[in-house]
Amino acid sequence: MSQKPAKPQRLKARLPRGLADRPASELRATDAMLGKIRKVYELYGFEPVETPFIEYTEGLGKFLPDQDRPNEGVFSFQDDDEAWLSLRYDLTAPLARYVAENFEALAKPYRSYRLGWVFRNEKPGPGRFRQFMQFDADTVGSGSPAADAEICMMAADALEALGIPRGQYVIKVNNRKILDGVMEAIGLGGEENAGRRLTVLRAIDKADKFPWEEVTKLLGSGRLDESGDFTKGAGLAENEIAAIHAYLHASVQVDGALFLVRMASPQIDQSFSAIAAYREGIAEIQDMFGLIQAAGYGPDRIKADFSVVRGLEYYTGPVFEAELLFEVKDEKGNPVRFGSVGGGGRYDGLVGRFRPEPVPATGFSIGVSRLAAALKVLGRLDGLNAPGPVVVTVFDKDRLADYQSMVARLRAAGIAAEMYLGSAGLKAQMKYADRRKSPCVIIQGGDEKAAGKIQIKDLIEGAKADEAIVSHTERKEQRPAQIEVDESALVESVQAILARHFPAAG
RNA sequence: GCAGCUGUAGCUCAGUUGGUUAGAGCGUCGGAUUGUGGCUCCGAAGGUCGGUGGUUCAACCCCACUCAGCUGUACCA
Repeated sequence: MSQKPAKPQRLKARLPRGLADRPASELRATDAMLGKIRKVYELYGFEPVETPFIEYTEGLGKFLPDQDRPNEGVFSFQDDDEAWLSLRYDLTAPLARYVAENFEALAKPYRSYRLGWVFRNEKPGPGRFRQFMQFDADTVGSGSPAADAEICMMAADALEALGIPRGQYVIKVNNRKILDGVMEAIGLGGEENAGRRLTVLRAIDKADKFPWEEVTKLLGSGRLDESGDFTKGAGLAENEIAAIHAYLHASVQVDGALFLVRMASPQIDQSFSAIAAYREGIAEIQDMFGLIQAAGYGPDRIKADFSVVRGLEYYTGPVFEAELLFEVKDEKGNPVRFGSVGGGGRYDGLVGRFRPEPVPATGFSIGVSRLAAALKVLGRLDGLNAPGPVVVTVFDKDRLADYQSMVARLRAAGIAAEMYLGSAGLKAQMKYADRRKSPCVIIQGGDEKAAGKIQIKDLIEGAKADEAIVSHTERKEQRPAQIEVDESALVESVQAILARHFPAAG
């Protein structure tokens, strides 16, 4: 009996949850995507800026109230002077810090875009990571509804530039002041109602996710979900719930520059209109849509949606959300809605935290990773099938110099090429080239060398030819898609093959 | 956080009322083919059955605890 040798205790290679490695195909696809978005932002006159991953926690505003500790949702650590530092959880707070710190030097309104990783220490899920990429554009220093309108139009243009057809996405617009007014109208104004107000707003946010009966439960006594978990409700009275219902089912009439909002019941309309914040919010959204419609962006691209609730802590006026409308099936056949792929709004208080004067600002953020997943499903993700390098196989190990010089000739002609650097035989080298998605391989054994020839095998053509071949011997005899040319014709022969398979390139 | 479900090979999954040596497909590696990827055939490697404890003559299977994953829900600045 041979004894099994004790297994060495080996480190387990594993990635912390909520994080993802990104293979070549994904990097290429993301690059292509980002280029398209960047082009749109540049067209609108926005300039790039970059800030670091790390900020002072206090600058992010992420200290827990009454505690000397950062919010758990941010990755934080202490500097050697004990000051708390955090990985940024979005790109807006760092931008606010940047603008405040460089206020005098920047031309205002300051229009900039930026792209980068952000980090959230939260429970990950499908399409939700602890590190993900955002692509933002913001206008700082303008309180004009034109700035808000422009941001929305730019978001719509960006989605279309990525190949999402009109009608398959929509930019939804609401206004915090309208929401605040409605809260006040049902008696939830004031500091003492902050908790219940939050509960009600969250229930409103669920309006596009749950049917109205479920929202009613959340507004009333509470809701028991299918797993048996109970969510406490806001405890609103029936007439208050009716007011929310009327609000969510308000009609919006659009006629040229005219934008009219009417609640389902005249009494409720009247009670809302008695609130100053409500009137202000309605006026702002009317101004915005006047501009949006004048620019030719109809409700098929940008529309009002009163159920949008975002960033309760810092948005002060208009809020936006980009939603994809198409539904797809995942590998298991379950329907998947991508839903929100971006959002934004006006955050007039954020820069002002660092400055004596108030600084209005508005912006929009695209969730790059989630959008990339959606584009993949749509088949609009480029760069997934980029060809690999031409592989020059090593036949005689003592003639590496010959092979290397072929590689150099190909590279000099701008053709991606490499010499096989492993130690395996020709068969394995062919497999390697196959896996690398090489368009073709170069083979030169002793016979060819003596005759001043090389073999070029077109792997793409070969794969096609193989469909008709049944036996190995047949393949071996035919050597499909393989040509023999003079050594001197290496570059032009490879170029011909590439031109055949990738007519656009080169 | 709360609730439900699931943890068996790199991946997807079988595994009988608790009973010898835990299987398959795919993938990987090798061979058939010392000079040619894909098709075919043959072979091999690969497992602390998530972990710990318990019940039992005997546990992948039953029980308790624990960890991880998935789903829903909550939170998401």
